[in-house]
Amino acid sequence: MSEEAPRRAGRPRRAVLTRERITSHALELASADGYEALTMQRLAKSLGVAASALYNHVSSKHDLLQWVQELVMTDVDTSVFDTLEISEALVEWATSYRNVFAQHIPLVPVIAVLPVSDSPRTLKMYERVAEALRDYGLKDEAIIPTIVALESFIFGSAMDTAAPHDIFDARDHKDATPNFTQAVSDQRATGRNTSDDSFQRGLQAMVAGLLAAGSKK
Amino acid sequence: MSEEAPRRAGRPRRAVLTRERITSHALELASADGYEALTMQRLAKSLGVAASALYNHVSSKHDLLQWVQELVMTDVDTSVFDTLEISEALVEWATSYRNVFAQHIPLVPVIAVLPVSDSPRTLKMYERVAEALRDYGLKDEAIIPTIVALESFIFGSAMDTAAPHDIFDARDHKDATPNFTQAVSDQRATGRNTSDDSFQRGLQAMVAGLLAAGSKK
DNA sequence: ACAATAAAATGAATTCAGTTCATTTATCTT
DNA sequence: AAGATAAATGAACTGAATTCATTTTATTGT
Repeated sequence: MSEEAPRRAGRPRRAVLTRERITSHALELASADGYEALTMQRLAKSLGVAASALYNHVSSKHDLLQWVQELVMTDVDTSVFDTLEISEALVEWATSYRNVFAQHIPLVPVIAVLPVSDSPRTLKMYERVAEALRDYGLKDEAIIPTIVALESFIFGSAMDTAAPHDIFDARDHKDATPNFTQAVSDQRATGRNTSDDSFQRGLQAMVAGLLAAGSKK
Repeated sequence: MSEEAPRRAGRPRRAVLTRERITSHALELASADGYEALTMQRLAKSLGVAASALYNHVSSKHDLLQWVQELVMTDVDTSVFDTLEISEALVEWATSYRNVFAQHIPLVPVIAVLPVSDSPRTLKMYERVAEALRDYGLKDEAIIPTIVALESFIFGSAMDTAAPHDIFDARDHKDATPNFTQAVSDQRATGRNTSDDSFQRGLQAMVAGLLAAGSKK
């Protein structure tokens, strides 16, 4: 109905922007149209505001992406630690984590170097995982490296989902790469998605190894 | 001496640019001053040319980055497969790979989705790894997922090296995250670099698990 | 209640990167 | 020798992030 009234300059009666509104619109934009569509201009337009107004609330686009990542982190399932035994739980958690960020690949470089103090929800997740590892009996000094190793694999695997399906096509160089060419064809024959297959194999291997290696005595 | 002679418009007697020269200057620029310094303008200047001249040779900056990644790939050590047994060799190769790209983090998102047909050296590396895995006796359909899983971990770990050292400081939320806080302090006490420690633990675990799981009978 | 200060908008302008285009000169092909 | 192609220049375009002066309104301290 009343989408008109092109606001004139000056502070409005009621604030138009809040962190929550900005963040949720940003997420919607990125989810609907991709991260290339998430520009300050378009975000501003979706909020019915001039782009410069955003800077009264967020200090940079990078900051905005941190807000979005914090929101997205909500979707990662940590409830599995309440019900499953540790190795199952780690696998389920990691899978959920990877699948979430596979939908938000441009956030990966942001989150990978983000101090946890800037992201309460991430911190809470870490706490839950650390608790579970400790309860299991992992050596204290192995807890953080275990989490970081899994996270690195998760981030790398999330990025891998963006690879084209024919990424391994090497028709032109077939003769020079017989082993590789054969391996590609054998994997194809399983009918499994390469990214998913690789992630699950790697995850099983890593979880088993990390739990075994870091156990007390 | 003769850095003068501001070339006038028109094709020069001898071509100033080649793919090799462009690529090596780009790599030098990025290595010396960081990837934020690698702009088409600055690259052109370092080559003694106008920025637009670059586009007679490379179709986009993204393309240029692919050229650079191909060059950087040279530094990854695959010779270890000639001398070490498989699990040792995988660990050494992966470590070399990760250390190289830790110095070239902005290339990671590029290479992660780059079709191998566009990168002969990468392809050659894959062939060497595939051959080693096959010789070891890994099931044929497990070879590609094994490589992809390791690579995902390598890329994620390379990115992790960019994280600030105090990334886990959670002073403000200490009370809410006792397990995590304790774990951080225990890892610190080892004196080991968190990224390196995490990478080595994860790598050992994954290599052992992947080789065991994918073996024939 | 009032003056001062701070907050939250607008819109114009700035910067800077990547890229395109018209033009020029030289080389290569037929 | 002509015409096509290649490889430069320099100016201009596009799009994104960000800043700034200005305006209006709300909040705060006395």
